[in-house]
Amino acid sequence: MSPKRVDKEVRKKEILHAAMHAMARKGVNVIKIDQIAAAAGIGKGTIYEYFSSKEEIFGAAMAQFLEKIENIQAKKLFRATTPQEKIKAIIDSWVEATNTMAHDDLKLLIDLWAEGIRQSNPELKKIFDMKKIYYEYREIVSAIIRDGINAGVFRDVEVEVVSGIFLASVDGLMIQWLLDKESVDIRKTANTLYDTFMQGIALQRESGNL
Amino acid sequence: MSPKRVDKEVRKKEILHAAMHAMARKGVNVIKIDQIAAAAGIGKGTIYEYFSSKEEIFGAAMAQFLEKIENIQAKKLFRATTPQEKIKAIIDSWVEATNTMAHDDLKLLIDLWAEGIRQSNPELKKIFDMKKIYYEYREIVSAIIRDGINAGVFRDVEVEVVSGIFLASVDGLMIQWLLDKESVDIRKTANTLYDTFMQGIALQRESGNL
Amino acid sequence: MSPKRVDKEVRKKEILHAAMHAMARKGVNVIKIDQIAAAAGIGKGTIYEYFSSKEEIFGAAMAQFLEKIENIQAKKLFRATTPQEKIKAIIDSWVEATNTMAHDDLKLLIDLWAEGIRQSNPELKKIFDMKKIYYEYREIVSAIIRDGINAGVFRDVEVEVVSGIFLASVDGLMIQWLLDKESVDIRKTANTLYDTFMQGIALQRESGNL
Amino acid sequence: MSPKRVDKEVRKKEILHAAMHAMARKGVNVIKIDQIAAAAGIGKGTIYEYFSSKEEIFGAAMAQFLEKIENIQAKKLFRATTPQEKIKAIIDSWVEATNTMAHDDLKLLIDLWAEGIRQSNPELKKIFDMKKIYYEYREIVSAIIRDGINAGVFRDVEVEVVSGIFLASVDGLMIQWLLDKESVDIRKTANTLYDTFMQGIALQRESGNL
DNA sequence: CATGAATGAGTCTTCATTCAT
DNA sequence: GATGAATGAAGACTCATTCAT
Repeated sequence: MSPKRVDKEVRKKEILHAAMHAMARKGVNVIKIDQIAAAAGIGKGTIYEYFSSKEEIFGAAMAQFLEKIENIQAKKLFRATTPQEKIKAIIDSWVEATNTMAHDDLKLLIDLWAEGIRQSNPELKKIFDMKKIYYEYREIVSAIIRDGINAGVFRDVEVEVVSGIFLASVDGLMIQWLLDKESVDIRKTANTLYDTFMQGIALQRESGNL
Repeated sequence: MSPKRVDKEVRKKEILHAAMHAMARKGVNVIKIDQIAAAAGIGKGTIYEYFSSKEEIFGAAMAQFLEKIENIQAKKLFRATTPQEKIKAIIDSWVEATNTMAHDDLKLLIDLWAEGIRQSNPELKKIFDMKKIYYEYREIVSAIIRDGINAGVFRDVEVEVVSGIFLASVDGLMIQWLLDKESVDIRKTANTLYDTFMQGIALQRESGNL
Repeated sequence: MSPKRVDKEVRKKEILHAAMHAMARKGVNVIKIDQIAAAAGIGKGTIYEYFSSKEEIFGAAMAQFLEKIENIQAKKLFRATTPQEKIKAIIDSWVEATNTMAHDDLKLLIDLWAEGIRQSNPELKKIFDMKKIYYEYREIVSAIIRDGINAGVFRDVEVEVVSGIFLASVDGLMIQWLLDKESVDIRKTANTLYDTFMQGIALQRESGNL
Repeated sequence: MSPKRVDKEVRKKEILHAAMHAMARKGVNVIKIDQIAAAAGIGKGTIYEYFSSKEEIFGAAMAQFLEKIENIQAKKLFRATTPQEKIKAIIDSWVEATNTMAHDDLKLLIDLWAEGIRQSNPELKKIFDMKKIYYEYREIVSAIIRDGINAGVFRDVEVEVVSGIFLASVDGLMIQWLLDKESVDIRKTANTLYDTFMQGIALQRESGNL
């Protein structure tokens, strides 16, 4: 691989980085190629040396964004061993994301959902398929919960359903935080989410009052 | 007598209805006026007899959408008396929404969030302020939970935080359902959400296993 | 002729009247059919019962306007007998026009000139041909001046040229008055124009210092 | 070095030039952006690389037009010393304008007047204020005539009024020429205007025959 | 007759993409 | 390779005209 090649790769990453920021801040449908170019500190035409269309940039930015998020989660999950720790790790991934990434950057999630929901561009499905991603997310959490049930830590809940609910809480909290940073005390919320969810699926001595 | 006025009102509602559908299906930023007109079965210019701009249609559609959702919730909440019933009512509102409204129509939620998060249009803030709406939602749920705590049904949780988490679950589930109708068994999920959440904030005989 | 017929004529005149006002005030290219209808106190569609197109209204309004102006001139000229009186009559027509007609209404002159200069609509040439109108104006004045020369009151000027100059003065003054009512003292200007023009073409005892 | 900048400036001038021609020929309110682009031999979109709106083009074209006219006058006036020469210089400016500039181009005067009279666009008032321009024109001529009076060449006329009349003659002649090139023998008319106006305000041995 | 709701051709303006330098 | 000037397809909006009531 020649140094030129490396340079090209590096430059492409730089553009992608700038594009992701810009898209996240203004919204994918609103951002203009000029703005991405300006944000990347390059000429408008140069972008087309690295990407063939705005759509492709969008796809690449989304993929990169997802990768970032998944990296955070993978890192956290990697260290966790017990089901409880793993649940905690997923919640902490959310905390970490809000710490590591800029508030603006995380707004890209909305566009990711929008794209997944409307699938306006079938091409993008090849790069990232939100339906599939969520299916896999639920599988991961399901495995964790199943482990907990088998270990006698969690009660015998509908695993797939509970997994969806758990992931839903995190997504929903992200929305509230994106809508209003100040309205969500991340640390406190993370702890409470962990506590209530754990208690929610905990084995019960006596069947309660519900 | 004012048959003309009635007609005008009716027609405006029709257009709004069609606009809401079209916007929800394709996305607020993607829909074209021509498409709305076509969906409403009228000429492009006619739209402007009833709305002064695309922006105004957005606002009206968003407001109508919100109203629909809130009506469903209000109706459900109205009948509920105990805190548990009220929590159940909110969950049921979600179920009802997915039953009453078309899958496509509910996609508008994404645009509502997107608008709230990026506030690309300051005018819309006058019509609906997502930040405020969520603040108020949390207040409503907080009151319910507080009642439950006072009644000795719920344990002494961080009320505001838990409220956010609860609403987050519902929103997150909506996302998953919007992404993939088949992946979420609404009825089962609603029940499970109720059970786990109730148990999650229930009073505990002994401080548990966490 | 049935009374209906009369009504139609009357109504047409009313519309024309309103159209003339509106066009003059806002400009022929700027005025909208709706505004004319509103000004006439009738429905938009009704206009098309009396005129077949905006263009036709324009033509009719112009014709009416010209007629008004010409009536004023004709009336003044009618009473005048000597060449001097006739020149004075034409100047007085201008004074009378600024008195009789609204400042706004006289703005139509600009559109008349614009139409004449650009002849954007060949059809209008049939209704009024500015080129011809000015030719005839000059003829009228030329005849007056020629009379004066023959009578030994005016010196032997280039009659056609002087006529053009005289009419030009009046038109140019109208422009200044239209641009800024306050900047032109009509009465004083009329007198001065008469004096200087009369002296300008007067027979001279000695050939002067020029 | 900035060849790019120079090119941009040059191109902008070219567009402006073409725009001025097109606007003058067809009328400011009638000309379409497409036509200007076509006249400039460029694409429609390119116009907007140099001007931000149709309105801005109007303003720039008007300003350039006025500048042209004023340059001609300034040059002529510069060489003139006596009041008579100065009056002649102004008349000659008109002659020069009709020689230098295309018949079509000078039609822009009509739009200038129309704009001044109706002030449909308040923004344009910042660029050129016809009311003010005419006020200043009259001031210039007034100074000349006052000089002539003081020098004992002109009689004691109402200076401001006479100035208006003089300028009116020139404007009015321009209208006639614009309406019909052939109907006005510019050279002869210029001479006659000079003669009659000079005699019109000349000192008189005896108070004459009027 | 009178009306004004409906219409779509026509206009200004934007912006992703191209391409000559 | 990098650039940004040029472009025209596309989109929001206007308005003269039509026509059903």
